Amino acid sequence: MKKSRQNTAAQILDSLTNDIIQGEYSPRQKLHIKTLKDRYNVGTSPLREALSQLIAKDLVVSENQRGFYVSGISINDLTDIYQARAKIEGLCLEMAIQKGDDYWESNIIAASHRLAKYTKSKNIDMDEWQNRHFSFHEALVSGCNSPRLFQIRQSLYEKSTRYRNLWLKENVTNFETLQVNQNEHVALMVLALERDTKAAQKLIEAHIMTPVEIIKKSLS
Amino acid sequence: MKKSRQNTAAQILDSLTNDIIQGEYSPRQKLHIKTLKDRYNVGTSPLREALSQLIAKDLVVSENQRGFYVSGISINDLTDIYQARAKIEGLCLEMAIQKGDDYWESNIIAASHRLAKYTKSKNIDMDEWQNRHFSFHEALVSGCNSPRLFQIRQSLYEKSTRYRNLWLKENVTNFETLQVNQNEHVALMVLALERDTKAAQKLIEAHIMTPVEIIKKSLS
DNA sequence: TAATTTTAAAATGTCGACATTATTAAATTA
DNA sequence: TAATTTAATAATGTCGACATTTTAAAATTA
Repeated sequence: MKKSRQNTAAQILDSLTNDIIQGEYSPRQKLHIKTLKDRYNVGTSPLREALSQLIAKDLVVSENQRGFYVSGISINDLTDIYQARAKIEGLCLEMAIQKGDDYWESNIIAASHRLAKYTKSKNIDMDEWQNRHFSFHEALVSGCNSPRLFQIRQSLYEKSTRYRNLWLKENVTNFETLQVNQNEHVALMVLALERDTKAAQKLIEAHIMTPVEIIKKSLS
Repeated sequence: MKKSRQNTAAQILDSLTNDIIQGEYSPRQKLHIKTLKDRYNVGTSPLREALSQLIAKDLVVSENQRGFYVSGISINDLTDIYQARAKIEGLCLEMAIQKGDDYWESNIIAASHRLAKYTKSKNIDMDEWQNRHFSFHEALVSGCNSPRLFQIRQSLYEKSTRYRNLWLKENVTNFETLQVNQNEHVALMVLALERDTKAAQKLIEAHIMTPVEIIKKSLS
């Protein structure tokens, strides 16, 4: 058996991050060291190192001598995260439009096409749709060229995913909704290609904020 | 001796963060486990947990079986960080201007006064000046009301501090420079109180970007 | 019974030990 | 001598053990 190039802590970090984001553990849930050790088959050190990184990422909180807990959620936090995401995405898009070249343009067109085709298709697998949706938005901002802003974008997206999944757990996705906001995707592409920075920014912010009200309802 | 409420890992994290930001350790410097254990008088576990958090904060990097290193620096990273900071500060200021109340206004006026008085004084202690400068900028954006954006702002500031200190180590601060950009501080206050969002945003971005060119020179 | 104290159980955080891997120094070869 | 191989030294990452603290349960008191 080939030994992995990653150390144990890094592997556990991936698993834990995923499990928290996917709602495998609930908000505020206690994360018992013993239980986690058994579940992931690791010793104390790498586990605690992974948890330490999750603390820095705000997905886990800890209290001295009282262990680790999954971070709590709240409506305030939900809106704050989405608001911040909307603004950051706007910034990235602004920079992308300013710096984007022919390849940037063509990648947007390609990603848009793949998303549009799939959204119109009969049997939609939600995972696949999410992939194409994600790729389209990434294509839009991919010309941004600021590693730090991109990292912030990624980090906020991760946090928002947690809320989105909590909502998805209870609600079957409405396929009509997909068709409706598909118009926005096309509009975003057009504005980007036309280099209409202000309008594109305004639309992307609104686009990102769309699900907030719906998620709010399932939280209360 | 009263036991601290913080656990060892948290204490070491503070010390290490500070030492890295203040340039006690140089960029790319190897951080030997043994050396750190001796220096901070701790065992392996809490030390590695602190280092794990620093990895998540991008102040430390690690390679499997090759240990930990202080993150490297570069001119690209410098400009990227300051650029991102400028944009984020602009966002925070925008929200602050929209939401700021009478207390927000008065805090700006007070902080501005303290900074102005000290900048005009004869013997300037750089630490004290930095405090007042920091407080003024914090007062400006303090009405922002978005914990996440504030956290991002803080994190970027921390990273930029590292560059600023590397530069300060080699250069005695030019007191005339302080007087010159003091005009910008006054202008910022006026624009904020007048609720001139666009102009204030534009100025704060330029204000933050000012030192970039100077720092660039000491890096090359 | 309700509230408090005492006792028992469980969990956390820290440590040093150890196997594994990387690095350096010495030895060998061409 | 320069390049390669081998040996020795050093450092990393993981583990289980243990002291300390928290939590839960039982016993005591009012």
